[in-house]
Amino acid sequence: MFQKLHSLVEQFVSLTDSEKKEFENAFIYREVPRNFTLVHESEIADELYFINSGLLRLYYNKDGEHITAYIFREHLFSTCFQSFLEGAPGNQNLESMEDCELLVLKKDKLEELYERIPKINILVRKIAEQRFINAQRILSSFILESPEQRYKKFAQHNSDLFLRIPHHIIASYLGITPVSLSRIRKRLIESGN
Amino acid sequence: MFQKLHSLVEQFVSLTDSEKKEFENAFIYREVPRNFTLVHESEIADELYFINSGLLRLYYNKDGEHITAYIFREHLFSTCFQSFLEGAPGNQNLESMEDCELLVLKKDKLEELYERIPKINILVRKIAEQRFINAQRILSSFILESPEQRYKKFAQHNSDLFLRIPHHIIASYLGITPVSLSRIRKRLIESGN
DNA sequence: TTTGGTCATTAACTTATGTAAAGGAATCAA
DNA sequence: TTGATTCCTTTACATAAGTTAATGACCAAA
Repeated sequence: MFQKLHSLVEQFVSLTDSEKKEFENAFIYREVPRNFTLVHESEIADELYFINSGLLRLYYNKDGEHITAYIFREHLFSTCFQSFLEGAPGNQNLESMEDCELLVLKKDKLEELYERIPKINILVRKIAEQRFINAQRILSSFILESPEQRYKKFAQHNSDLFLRIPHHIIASYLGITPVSLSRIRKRLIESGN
Repeated sequence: MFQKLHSLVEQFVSLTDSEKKEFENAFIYREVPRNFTLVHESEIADELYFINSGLLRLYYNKDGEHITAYIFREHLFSTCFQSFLEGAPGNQNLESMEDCELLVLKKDKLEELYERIPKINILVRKIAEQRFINAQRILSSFILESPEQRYKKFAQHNSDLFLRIPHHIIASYLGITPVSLSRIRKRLIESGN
């Protein structure tokens, strides 16, 4: 149950057995079905999700259209970070794209953990730094690369997702329309990938 | 000298007088002229800069073209974060756009501070969280808005920069060419802003 | 003053993407 | 089987942005 969570934590800080126990106890196990909304943009995100299995996506609502900001895979922490960190409603929604097994950490429990195990500050600092670097990577791909280049890279690193989720979600994640994604795919196939 | 730095820190953690002293002593004062390269992409960024005065810009090098990733204003911490945090060369360069007064914190001094004043972990965690949220905001503007919309917002919040730095730098920050920036400006002026 | 460089603007042309609409494949339930 | 729904693809058209190149303004160095 907590195995993958612990191996993530171990990359950053080492906890004693009793600290591990306390850390575990701060989480709640929760299963959610496919297409379940975990956070709506009108709400304050007060939970952090560690994904044991399944896929989540973060999306913006633009005139009724759901535009994917990020796709969270297994063994990652996920939430609407802006809302969670600022304690105010943001403009992001969080939804499951598959049946999911989650480990849920309430924000007040996290605050307790900061008090009781100060090392958790280091853990969260390092996770925040990692997320920041990740956000910069994605941003730089929007700045430096064409939609076609972004598609190619995405396809290289996430070929499994083409089978797991609808293509129009991938299209919006790449910053293009489904029509354009279809054209890019056709173009690449005709030129022999 | 340290006034603005302390008021930034105070937003996140409170330090005792002796801690403040120790914190100050970790920094080195440095002046750099306009167009000075602080970090080159081939190097590891091992310094963190608090900007007392002046402007810095972070840019990518794309086939010899300098594409602006971010413009750092006075009273912000700045560096090539990816390189600084990962301890490896990245793909970002950091350069001054005006004469600058900087407070420089070497990475090993920061590591020392983590040891000697554990609260600094909280400080850096919160700064990293803030930077992360900021990166997400910029990313969402690339995802959700057209170049013209991005220009409008930028002009609203940064009208002073049009006088302080060349327009082609602003253009690259907005993800467009100088030609396109010029067209957008003309379009907006002709339609009565 | 002259020269050279940087920079913003403008024009002409090309092209990739967006929009709107339609068709077809796959899935699922009645 | 039928009908509804979702989703991917394709077509036709419009358009904003890229590319290239030319011009003129400004400024600093010789």
